[in-house]
Amino acid sequence: MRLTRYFIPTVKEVPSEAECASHQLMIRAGMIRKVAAGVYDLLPLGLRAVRNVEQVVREEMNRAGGLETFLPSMIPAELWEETGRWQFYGKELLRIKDRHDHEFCYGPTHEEVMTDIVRREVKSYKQLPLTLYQIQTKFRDEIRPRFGMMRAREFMMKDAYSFHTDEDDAAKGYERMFKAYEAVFKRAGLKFRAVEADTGNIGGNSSHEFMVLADTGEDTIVSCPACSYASNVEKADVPSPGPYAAAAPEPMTEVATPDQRTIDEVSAFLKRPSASFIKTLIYTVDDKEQVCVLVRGDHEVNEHKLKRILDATTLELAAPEAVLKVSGAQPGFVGPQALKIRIVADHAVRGMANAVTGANKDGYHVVGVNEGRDFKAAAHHDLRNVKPGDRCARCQKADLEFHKGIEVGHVFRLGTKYSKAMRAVYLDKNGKEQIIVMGTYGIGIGRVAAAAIEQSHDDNGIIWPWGLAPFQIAVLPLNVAKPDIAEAAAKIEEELEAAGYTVLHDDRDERAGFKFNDADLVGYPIQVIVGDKGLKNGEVELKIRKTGERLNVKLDGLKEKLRETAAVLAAS
RNA sequence: CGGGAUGUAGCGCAGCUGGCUAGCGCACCUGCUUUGGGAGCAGGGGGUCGGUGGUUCGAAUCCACUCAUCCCGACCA
Repeated sequence: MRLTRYFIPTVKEVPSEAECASHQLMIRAGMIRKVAAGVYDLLPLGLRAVRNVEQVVREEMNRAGGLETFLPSMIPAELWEETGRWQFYGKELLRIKDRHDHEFCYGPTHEEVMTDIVRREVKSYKQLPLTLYQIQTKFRDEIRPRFGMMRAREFMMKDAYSFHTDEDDAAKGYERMFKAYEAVFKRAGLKFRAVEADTGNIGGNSSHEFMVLADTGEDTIVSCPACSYASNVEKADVPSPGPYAAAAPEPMTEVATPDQRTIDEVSAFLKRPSASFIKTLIYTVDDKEQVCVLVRGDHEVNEHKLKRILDATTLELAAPEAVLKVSGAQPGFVGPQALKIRIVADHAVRGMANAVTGANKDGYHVVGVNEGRDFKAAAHHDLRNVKPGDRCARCQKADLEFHKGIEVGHVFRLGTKYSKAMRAVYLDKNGKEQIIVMGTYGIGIGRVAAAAIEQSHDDNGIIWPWGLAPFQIAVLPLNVAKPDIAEAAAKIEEELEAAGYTVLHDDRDERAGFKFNDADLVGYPIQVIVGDKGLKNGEVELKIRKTGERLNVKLDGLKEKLRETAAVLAAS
């Protein structure tokens, strides 16, 4: 491909809106342009990279027995009403009305649609298992889209759905998909880690996320250096607490703490460590009931765990008016004593003696609070986030390590959540009706491309992994005004394309430095530099983008050398 | 949703205490020179100053509303 007939609008200056490396570089390298918040044009170069990701994914899905489909992006409300998600998915679901006032949503995921196909067409155990997938544009109306393709509202996703006769078979399907995912991310050249994850909006029994390790990642993951345990913090178990220290209970005493609301403020004001506080939070559950949640002052509530334990559909911190109503005080001065609502507490609260908490009276806290005497929790659970210094809950042998990660894939064992709601059933060998057991598996296509850049770039630009590079080789004639250089470059382009490489021939009438910088920015893994000096000796220069290594190669040995180099790059 | 900020040429920005023809760098076009790490000189094109309304002799500049974008927060008890 000749660059003068192609379209790679590179830019020198960094657009002010882009913060992270992949976002900046995708704009600068002429891959994407923004149209609206979280909505992007994919320019030719960007599309080539995305297509490469797709292709890797497609091949591995097919290898795992998946069958490709293509479902509508507009989904009628009725399907989502069947599973209840029309109501519960919230504002992330973009809802649209057609001219007849019929309600639709722009699909953020397709469990309902895929299950609808299967319930209509699959009747017998003989038709199972079945794995269907698609690669398609999704829309999620994110609160705050950011980081370009990393968290866009409109994005490309591969979503696969598997349908099974029973849990055992579903487990096998899950395993097969898990392996396929490992193969995909390996081929994409990513450093990644599979971690246990919360099932969130999708639901189901268990799930793993595939995380690309990168400091700019939005998720925090923990892993144990001593065993194989790895988890998203949203899900990570806190080790069960040790024996409780007994201490003689002191009388409960009110102390004035004017304008001191946060734990930090009160802790400094009273000169008591935050770990001696009971943090008292009032949550509104499913928009009706208020529940009091207690954790130690230096701990954070994990709302994913809380939601699961309360079996809640929605969960939010109660509004100040609601807090006032149940406690008689403003947020910041609430304590569990004498509250009439349900109290759930973290395990760590059980061991606390003579704690500090709000007095349920504005401007006051109480000290000497003891569970049993002063309040009683309905139950104790693991309700908090793990934090640095916590031991691995699995093996108890080492402290957890914390990393940042970008979620590029997520696999779920769904059980019968959707098939039951939508009555997707089959007849077993005995002619008895059974509910289909499902799995669902997603990969963010654009996110994989962005993550690859995030993980592989330098000050000069992108360094594409061989398998994703929009073009594998750039041919750079240094002076196209000289016919012998231009002709040699054209010939090399032709021959390398014939040999099966994707080649971008920068035939623009530009200066050498300009072309070098552009090529480094775009990130072609290999540059073939055609210049005066080398050509006199029948040589061209190879530059490896990743290592910066340069070597002179005889023209007749070029293909052989490229074969070797490509093999090394493809393997790394 | 709460807080903060910003909208001036394709991109990055200046101008903004009301006052001349709205400017600078990059990019773009023409010509000459140049040609191994984002060239030099000369000439040139490109703007409803986000939108609407107001104040004024006069508005990019002041006021109101509105739209868009970005940042931070949404764990405060």
